[in-house]
Amino acid sequence: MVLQKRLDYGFNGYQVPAMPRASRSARGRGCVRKKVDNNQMCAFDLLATVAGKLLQESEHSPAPSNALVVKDQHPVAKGIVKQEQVDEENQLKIESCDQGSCNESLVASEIRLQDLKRNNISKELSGVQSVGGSGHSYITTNPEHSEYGSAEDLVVGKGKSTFGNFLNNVERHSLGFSKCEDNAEDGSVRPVNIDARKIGSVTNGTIPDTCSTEGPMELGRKPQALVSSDSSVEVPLGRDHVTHSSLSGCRDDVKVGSRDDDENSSGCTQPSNVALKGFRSPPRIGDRRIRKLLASKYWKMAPKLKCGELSNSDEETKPVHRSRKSSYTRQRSQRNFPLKKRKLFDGSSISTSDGGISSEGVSNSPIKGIHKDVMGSGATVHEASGASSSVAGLQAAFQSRDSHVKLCIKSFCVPELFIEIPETATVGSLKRTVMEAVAAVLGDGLRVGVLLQGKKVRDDNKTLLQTGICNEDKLDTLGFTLEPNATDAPPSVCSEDPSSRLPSDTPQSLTRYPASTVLDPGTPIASPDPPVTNISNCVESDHDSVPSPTDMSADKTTSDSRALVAVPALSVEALAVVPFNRKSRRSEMVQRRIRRPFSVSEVEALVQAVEKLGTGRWRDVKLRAFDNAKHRTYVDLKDKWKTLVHTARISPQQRRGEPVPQELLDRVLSAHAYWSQQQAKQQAKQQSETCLLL
DNA sequence: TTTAGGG
DNA sequence: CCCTAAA
Repeated sequence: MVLQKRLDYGFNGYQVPAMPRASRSARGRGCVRKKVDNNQMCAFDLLATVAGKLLQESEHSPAPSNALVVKDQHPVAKGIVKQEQVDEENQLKIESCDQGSCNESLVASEIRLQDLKRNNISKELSGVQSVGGSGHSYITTNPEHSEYGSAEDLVVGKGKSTFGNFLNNVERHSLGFSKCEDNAEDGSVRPVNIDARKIGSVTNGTIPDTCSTEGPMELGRKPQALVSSDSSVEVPLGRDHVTHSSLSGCRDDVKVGSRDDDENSSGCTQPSNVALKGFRSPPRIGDRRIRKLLASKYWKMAPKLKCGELSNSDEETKPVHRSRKSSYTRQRSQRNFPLKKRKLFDGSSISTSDGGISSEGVSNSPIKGIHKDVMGSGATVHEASGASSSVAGLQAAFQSRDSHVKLCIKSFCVPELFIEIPETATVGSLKRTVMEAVAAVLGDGLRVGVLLQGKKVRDDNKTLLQTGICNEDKLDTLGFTLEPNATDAPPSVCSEDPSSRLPSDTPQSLTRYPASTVLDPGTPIASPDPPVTNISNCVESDHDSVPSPTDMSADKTTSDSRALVAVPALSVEALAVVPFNRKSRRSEMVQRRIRRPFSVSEVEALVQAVEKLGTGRWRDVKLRAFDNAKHRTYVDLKDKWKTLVHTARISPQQRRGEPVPQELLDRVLSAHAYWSQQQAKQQAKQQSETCLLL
């Protein structure tokens, strides 16, 4: 192990909307640069860094004006439904792309919009996608139809066409790549006709409730990775071939939107299809509300940033040593201000009943591509393959950089989203709805997974060296995934060893975000919230959060074990049901802070501090043991202690989450008892004093 | 701002 | 984790 070597992670070009200029901090700029000591960098740190960055970004990205590229990653099928609006500023692209790694499960994206005249789209919009098969099926409009672009146009995004009626003007091409590598070079596709009827799902222009899974799921051929012509990617494809995908394990056996009642384990039993209400358009007979299953595992925000522009100033991410004014102030500064602030904007409550958007996230959202800047030479490689994002061309760079690695995550794909919206809704409202859904997913806790050679790197404590992430050979196959933070999952779901259930490596879990986010179609979405925190802070906070009690010499855990954002290894396939804004329109956008379960080392630090300080001095505890953990407030610590005490009292079987060593729990109990006693004594003393005075 | 507790 | 009364 080479000590003191530093790895340099520069994640650039996340394809999430850039922060509003005005509110961008100088250090933000959409780039995160992280320097950590090589010997300290563990996989987990990497995860935390990535996650932190992402969440940070998402917080700052409510900007509705940002173009959205919705991508559907279908395991075996690739359907393209794309809409390009005249309005550039509000351009919304919905397309699907392949995931190239899932074996089963058909994820369908279906869209149907009508009455779009208000938005200058006179054509009825009706798209369907969902085709299984060994390859990737493109559903395109008829090229001959003047209104519609060619398949390629749709794929590549050249066409200006709006949706046609796919039922009547549709050509379906199954891109049966025999090998993804075959097409990686030029991104060309080989269309293969397939039976349109197999696509099913849409009948008479309406989408059945089960449409999302009614694709030819029986098609079982293994999907191949696909180099998609990603129009939204500005980086040219590199020469590299696509590493054959398969996010190993991303076996999508989740039946998205399925009605199967026995699919409990997968957690996606009942798609939340809460109807949106409150739209102005008069209800129609039969309510032809249509569910748009933007079953996109890959939602991609239009890139605002270009990769390769690495921030050079390390100071930007340098841990700022704040003055010791008040911990509260500091804590406040790292809270989700923007979220709170939104209250001001959505005051105009809309008659949304319950829920409006429901989205389900599939656990695996491989990053759309990893972009690697080799030694600043600008040599970049982008791979649009939905599967494992390989990073190539870095050997030389890697070594010459002396263990510095620059990774540019081209884009993160947002987990699956389900949206239901009346067909009479305007495109504008659709956009907002989508935006809300995306924001909900991003804001409600995602975690990042690391894939190496198609395999998930589960051990967060391993160093990059140990995992081979530093290995130039393996670096080609480094990838990241976004997964719903499953910590909210019901215990029954995530309590056991998930690996025993899932043959594959990649977990399959859904997160549902029911949200009542219907905004008045005419009302602009909440204004972009000026981000308060900055990225580097966020990242740093993740790192700082390692409790550093003054005397933690007894910390048995190695420095690597300090997990900041706990990634419960067993919650992989859990279904996380995160109620998103159930309350009222008023507080719609007020998101909770992301869950950050206490790691054992944090608990250790907390226990130690409380043992010394007692249970009534949380501010001191915070200062003492968590001064650097900006995301831990004294309230958090107090709450944690409360739960620790509770945990210690219940039987081990009842406990959940990362197990806390019994030794620690014992200390919790004794400390709690001791300080309770002290408190009682104090009170008794005071009482007697007052009595005497009286 | 902190503490203390309920949700 | 959130919210908030009370100190």
